[in-house]
Amino acid sequence: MNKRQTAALETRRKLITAGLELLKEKGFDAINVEDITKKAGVAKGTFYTYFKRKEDIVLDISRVPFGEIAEELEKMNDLTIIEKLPHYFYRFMECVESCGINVCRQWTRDVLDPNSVPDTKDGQKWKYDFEMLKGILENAVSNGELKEDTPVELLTHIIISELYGMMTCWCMSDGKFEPLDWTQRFCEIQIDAIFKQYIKVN
Amino acid sequence: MNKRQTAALETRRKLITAGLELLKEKGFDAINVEDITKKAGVAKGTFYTYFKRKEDIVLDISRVPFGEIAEELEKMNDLTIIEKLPHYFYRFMECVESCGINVCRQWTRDVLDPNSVPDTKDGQKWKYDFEMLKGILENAVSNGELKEDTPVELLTHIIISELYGMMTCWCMSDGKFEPLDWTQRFCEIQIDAIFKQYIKVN
DNA sequence: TCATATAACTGACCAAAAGTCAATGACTTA
DNA sequence: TAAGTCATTGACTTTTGGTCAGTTATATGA
Repeated sequence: MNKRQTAALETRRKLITAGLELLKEKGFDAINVEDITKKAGVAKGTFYTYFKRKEDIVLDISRVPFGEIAEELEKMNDLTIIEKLPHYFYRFMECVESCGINVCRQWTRDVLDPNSVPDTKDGQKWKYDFEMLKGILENAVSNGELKEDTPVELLTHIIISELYGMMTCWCMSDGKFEPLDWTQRFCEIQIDAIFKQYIKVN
Repeated sequence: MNKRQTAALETRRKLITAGLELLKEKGFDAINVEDITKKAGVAKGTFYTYFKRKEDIVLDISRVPFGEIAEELEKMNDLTIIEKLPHYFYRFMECVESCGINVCRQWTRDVLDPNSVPDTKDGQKWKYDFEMLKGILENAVSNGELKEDTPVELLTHIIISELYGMMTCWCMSDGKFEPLDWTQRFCEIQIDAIFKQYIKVN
């Protein structure tokens, strides 16, 4: 990595940091591209060296916290699926809480935007989550934790829709309830139910 | 209702009809206010007699189909809660499917928009759904279907987050799976689980 | 070392479209 | 029938996302 590349990476980092702070504080519609570049100490045009559209920075802003969870989860090979998932739900909602309502709102709005970055692997948050969760379930099938006839795709969809649903619901309620307490009770009720009929009993 | 009021109502209706068609076909970002007013046969300024912002028409566009379900549900007093809910889920996703991905996407984006109409009773779709579902659960408690210690608020949140999650997930997947089949299987797995411990056995 | 190439950066500028508002005239009311 | 109301109009304003030709700093290679 040469000097030029390092500087470029630093500029990108500054934009994301500035963007995160402003987004968290004021919300997406209340800030404009120039607010971000001013705070980052660069010119407006520079923003467009790194992001195609104003909206595109949001996926990068939230990539850090949410990306971490996925990595964590993949490492936990000693846990059963019934233990892993509540952990994932909990950590996911921990991120939701720490990112705050403005970031989560805009993130969800972005992913629902038909024009949002479709080309990068990481940009497709949904596909990324989907593949990762599916992998975990497939793994549980192949190591004998779940029965062979487990409808992996269906269960993956159900789990993701519940994760996203919780976040959406929390945002829509204007953050009126405690995401973490709530998630715990949610998992108690739902996770067992999802897998009950597919768990192998030896 | 005098002539003037009738005409105004008709103008509003024309805007909503034109808006629905364009939104369904092209998506929200691909159309502008003038497209809608031209199709409705009125001037651009007229749009703003009926809607504060471009976005506000979307809630009105989707009010009709989704409002109908709520009405249906409230009438079905002879069904148990375990029967009512799958019906609601199914009808909800039927609306999702018939409205199409563009409408559902934008509806969700709108409800997540912190600037979207906060003043009208009907505008607050989330609160509306919430109150309605809560009422149904409360009713089930008071008529002895569910135990007295049922955590009505929690369950209401869970149900709504699942509804919204399904819709969001379907939109994010670009409508890649069949919403109705999926909902049925979803309900089979989840609805019983939610109520299992709260159903009264006589 | 120097000349050429490259890539990040700049900020004035452009274009699109959301939203405004004074003027209009059809309808209502007393 | 005259005064008042209100939906309607469309030219105009404003905002801001996004562009791009020019500049500058760094890399490359002869």
